[in-house]
Amino acid sequence: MPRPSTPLLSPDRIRSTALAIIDRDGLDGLSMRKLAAELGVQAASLYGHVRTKDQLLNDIASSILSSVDVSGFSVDWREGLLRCARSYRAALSSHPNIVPFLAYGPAGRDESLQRLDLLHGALVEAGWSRREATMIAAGLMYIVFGSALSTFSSGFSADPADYSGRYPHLDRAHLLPGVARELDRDSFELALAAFVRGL
Amino acid sequence: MPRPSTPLLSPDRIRSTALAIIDRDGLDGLSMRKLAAELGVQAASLYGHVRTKDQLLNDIASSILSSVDVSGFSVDWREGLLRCARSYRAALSSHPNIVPFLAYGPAGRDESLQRLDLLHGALVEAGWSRREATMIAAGLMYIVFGSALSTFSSGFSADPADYSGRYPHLDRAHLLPGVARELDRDSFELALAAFVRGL
DNA sequence: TGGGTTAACCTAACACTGTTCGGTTAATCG
DNA sequence: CGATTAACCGAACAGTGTTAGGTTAACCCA
Repeated sequence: MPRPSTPLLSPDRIRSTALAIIDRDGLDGLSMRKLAAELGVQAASLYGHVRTKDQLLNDIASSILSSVDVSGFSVDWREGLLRCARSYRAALSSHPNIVPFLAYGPAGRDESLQRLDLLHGALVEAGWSRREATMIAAGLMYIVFGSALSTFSSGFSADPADYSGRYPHLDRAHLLPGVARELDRDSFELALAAFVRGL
Repeated sequence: MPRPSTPLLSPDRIRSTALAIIDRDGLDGLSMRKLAAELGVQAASLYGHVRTKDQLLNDIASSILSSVDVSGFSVDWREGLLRCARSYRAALSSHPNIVPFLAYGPAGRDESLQRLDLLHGALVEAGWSRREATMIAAGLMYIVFGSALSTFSSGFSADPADYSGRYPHLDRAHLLPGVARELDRDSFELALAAFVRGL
């Protein structure tokens, strides 16, 4: 195929299709050839619109995280922390399969740093020292990312039959997919509340 | 080379060499061929001792996490949580490059579940409901894994020069490698203390 | 001591992966 | 109308995890 009359590709279309594949098939389920096929194109064509796969993933991550809400600090720093953490987690858990990618760091994403800077400034404004502000922001991120990892409760719902008897205290009922999701959210809320209260 | 007089390979030797490569070259720096070369062997030979690369990584992760200390619950549940979290973090941060692998879940590692079961039982023993116990254990893991991800403070020490001016509140001094490590540990301690206190 | 079995390694290959190079054609601009 | 550029393609490269089939040494039993 030569140059088509209307372009088949655009950075946006590539990003959204890639994200759809990640959501459907997992992070490892995304390959440039599969992405290209889904767009009706050959793999090489993608590189006219995207510098590299890693860059593509970074862009996707950035766009997901752009919905994080840091407006709550105008009310109160506690409210700011809560609102920021909740919207952060909401963003991540709406696309859980991309979280492992974020785990690779170093998160040099500009928007992330900008948000972080804002958060940090608000905490200093509220009377915390610079060092304390950094640590509080870090602690908040620990809880957000930790809960998004789903290594925990949603992690082991694979085959509940395996667990019976071998782990006397763990309740098998906790592992049903529906319950696990709710439990994950409640665990996050508990950790968040305990953290903010304990400051 | 035919069958050697004394075997060149053993699961232990494979695991420890693989871990050394991961520590040195990162998670992506480990390939079966490179691992084999480092062991003086061809890649295919590894598969006589290891079922699959994924399994190998799981085994390595298990052995790293086997040093987690869950003995503190005989004293007091708070002490148990603190000791468990600290030893968990110590284990992870001694081999930070394997943490991204753990982010893939689902952590069906037997020892992890056994530890979790013990932790859960101790919390129930202390008077928490089963559901609360699960959530508290999850919250603890959030902080441990979140801090191990190092997406945060140690994450962006790449090029401090880039940050000057663009992020008015973030202190460049926080990004020096030595400071970042200490800051990471202190942030973890702060988050942990706040969490346990807030329960 | 000899023969069969098994264990430990090998070479070669398969189906992938991300990415690049050089070509081909259509749209677009002067 | 002609030159340039943008958008795609085919083919290839080096690398990945993994498997099949072959070769030889060590081991066990008669």
